Amino acid sequence: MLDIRFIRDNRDTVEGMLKHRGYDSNLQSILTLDQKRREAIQEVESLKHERKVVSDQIAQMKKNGEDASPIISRMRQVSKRIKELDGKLGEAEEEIQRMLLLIPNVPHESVPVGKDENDNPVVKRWGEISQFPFTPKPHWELGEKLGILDFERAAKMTGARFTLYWGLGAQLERALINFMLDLHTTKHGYVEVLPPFVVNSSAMMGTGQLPKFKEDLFKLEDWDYYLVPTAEVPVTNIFMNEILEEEDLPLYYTAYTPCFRSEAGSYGKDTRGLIRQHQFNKVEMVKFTTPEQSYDELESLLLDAEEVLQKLELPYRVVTLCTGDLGFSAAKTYDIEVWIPGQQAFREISSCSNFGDFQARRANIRYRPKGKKKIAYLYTLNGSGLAVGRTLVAILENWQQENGSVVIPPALRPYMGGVDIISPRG
RNA sequence: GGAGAGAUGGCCGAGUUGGCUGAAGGCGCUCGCCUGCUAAGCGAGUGUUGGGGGAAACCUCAACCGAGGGUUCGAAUCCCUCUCUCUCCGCCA
Repeated sequence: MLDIRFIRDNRDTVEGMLKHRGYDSNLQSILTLDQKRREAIQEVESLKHERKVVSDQIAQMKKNGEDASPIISRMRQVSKRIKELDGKLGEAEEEIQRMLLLIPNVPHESVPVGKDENDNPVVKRWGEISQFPFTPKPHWELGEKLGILDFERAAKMTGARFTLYWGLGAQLERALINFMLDLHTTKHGYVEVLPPFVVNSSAMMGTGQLPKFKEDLFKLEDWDYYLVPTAEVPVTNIFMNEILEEEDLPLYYTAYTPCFRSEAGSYGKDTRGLIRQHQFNKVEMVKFTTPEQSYDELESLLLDAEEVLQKLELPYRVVTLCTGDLGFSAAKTYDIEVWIPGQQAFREISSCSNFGDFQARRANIRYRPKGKKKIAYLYTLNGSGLAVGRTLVAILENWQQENGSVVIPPALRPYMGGVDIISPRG
């Protein structure tokens, strides 16, 4: 959420920035409403002041045994008027809030201007694109032949876009989760948390999924509860309505959760395999920082995510999302894209973003800057470290052998009880 | 699911016959004094949000005692609804 005062004072800048991300903003209506609101405040507050003073008078008069009824009946009118104005003011404030919640974040100045994903500049490449002396198979073919992925049976009990993992496949998924969490906690300094997998609407509001992207979420019937689409939601909202001390920042958290997404509007895309599921596992990293250090923290967050792929020896590249491709809440985002041999393409496996104070303002997460009196909104960041299902896809496809077996990357073997290869018979 | 108790400032904790209580007292914290060091002691200060003014320091007004409504000239105090916490019973991994 943007600061209404910032919009008021920097209208042209805000409009220009939002235009770059393809958002056609009409700030006039919100500013008009804001003007009205401030006028109403002045009127109602002066009446409240009068009420306060006169009420004290009434108390005095009663004490002295005087007759206060003429003033009381006059104040009755004043109170009535206050109630009216307060009602109108409340409506205006709600309307402003509603509008603010729908305006996307302003991109950071370092974000390249562009229209869509084709304009995302590649900023880094790592590893050699795997060369095979045979035609690499897609992971669903490998997974089914190995007997570790079962899409058909998952569809019986649930439906499309769900997967049943068997045996070493299930173990591989679990190994990846532990491997990632251990890397972030022991080497990168993150504190592991295990949050609820269901959150309420104010948490969804806080991180920006609501009110605009309701159709992407799974909601529990008759409850104000939603299945988490990412651990970002519960973890960022840990400090909702709290004030932290600057000396406690930055805070690093990592969490494993399953993620549930309705994938509305993606009917034709990635219909086979694990790439696009209604439920997938993810290890997330979340940071709470001061504004000053946040962009350095974004760089190190990216490196923390990259290291997972490096240890698994999976080739990838990093792109900076251009203004037109940026997510609703983000000020700046790097996507890590891993090489998928079966598709001969790079596919997103992690998204690392700085949200500035956008989420903090929504979730009301603040900190006390050292040496200053005024409290301020802190900055939130998060990144996947990594999407587990897609990591499993990348391993199957990049580490596949001609006979359909898959070698386990060495870094992962301790987590696989020493298993170093998954073979069709195994 | 049934019965009961509670929710006040960073923390503890007064205030529930409605009226200078944004809120006593204590702890903590900050600054100053004092002290050979530490501890103790003394003095001052110490919430948030919004409006208005100011270059700023800051000044001023309003709101906030779980949330939202209501009664009243006036509500932390009375009434209603909701949320959460705790205790007991039932059920249960």
